[in-house]
Amino acid sequence: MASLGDLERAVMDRLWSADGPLAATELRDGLAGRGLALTTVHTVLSRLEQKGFVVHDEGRPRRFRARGTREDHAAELMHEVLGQAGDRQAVLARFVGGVDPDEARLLRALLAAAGPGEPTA
Amino acid sequence: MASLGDLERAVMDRLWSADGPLAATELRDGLAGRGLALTTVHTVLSRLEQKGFVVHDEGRPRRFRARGTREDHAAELMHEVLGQAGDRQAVLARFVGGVDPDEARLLRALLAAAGPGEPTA
DNA sequence: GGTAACTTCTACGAGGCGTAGAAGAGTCCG
DNA sequence: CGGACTCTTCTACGCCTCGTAGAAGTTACC
Repeated sequence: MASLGDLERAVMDRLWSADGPLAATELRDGLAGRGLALTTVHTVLSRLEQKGFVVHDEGRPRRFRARGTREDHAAELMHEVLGQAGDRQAVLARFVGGVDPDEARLLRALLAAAGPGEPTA
Repeated sequence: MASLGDLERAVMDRLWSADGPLAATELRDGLAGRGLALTTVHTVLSRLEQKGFVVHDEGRPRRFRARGTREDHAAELMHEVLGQAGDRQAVLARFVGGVDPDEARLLRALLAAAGPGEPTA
């Protein structure tokens, strides 16, 4: 999966947090502090579109939105890491060994809800 | 965390799979098909050492080994992704939603062994 | 219709990574 | 011990990605 640079990530964070599509000018203003030129924002948005992270409408001005949620993206990355890693079971073992207790509880609940494997059989 | 390029990853794969430390020449031979110069292997190993993935002994010839296991690395990456992702619970939910049944079973077993949260209370 | 905003095109510099030559250091056999 | 061979270190270069933005073209609005 394509990875994101710092500015690309910052833009995605804005888009992921936004209620609806955003215009380039809104993104630039949200990224204030960086004093970015509007064209810079556009370049980054183009690249994010090429990478499949962003789509835009046909209105004027263009409005941009993320194609997936931040959480989908993170979960997808986790699956990608897991998939590339030889011994998936060993990775999962180490992974769950490192989650904090609250998250372990959550995971148990999620897995129970998702469908118990062999309850008694 | 520092990320790995293609050749860097190939070298790490060799080191992770190896039974013991490997000399640069052994790595080059294992990476045959690429026809790499020995110096290329050395350069990559130096970079991997800078990134903390590899250490070498003081013998002649130098012998290199990975500092952690492949599984540790993968699990660490997964935690890193999870940590950067706003709503951790939502990410975990999507993550477990995508694991295959066998792995779901494994996860349940791992979590049960790790310590049930509130068994009856 | 002119001006202001927006979009697209093109470009450049920094840094990471694959690649390897040149030169220096160590080893080993005769 | 000395020459030949191997290994290590230093240095460098080209490509690609990403941050950055100017210039030129297009659209909108009064």
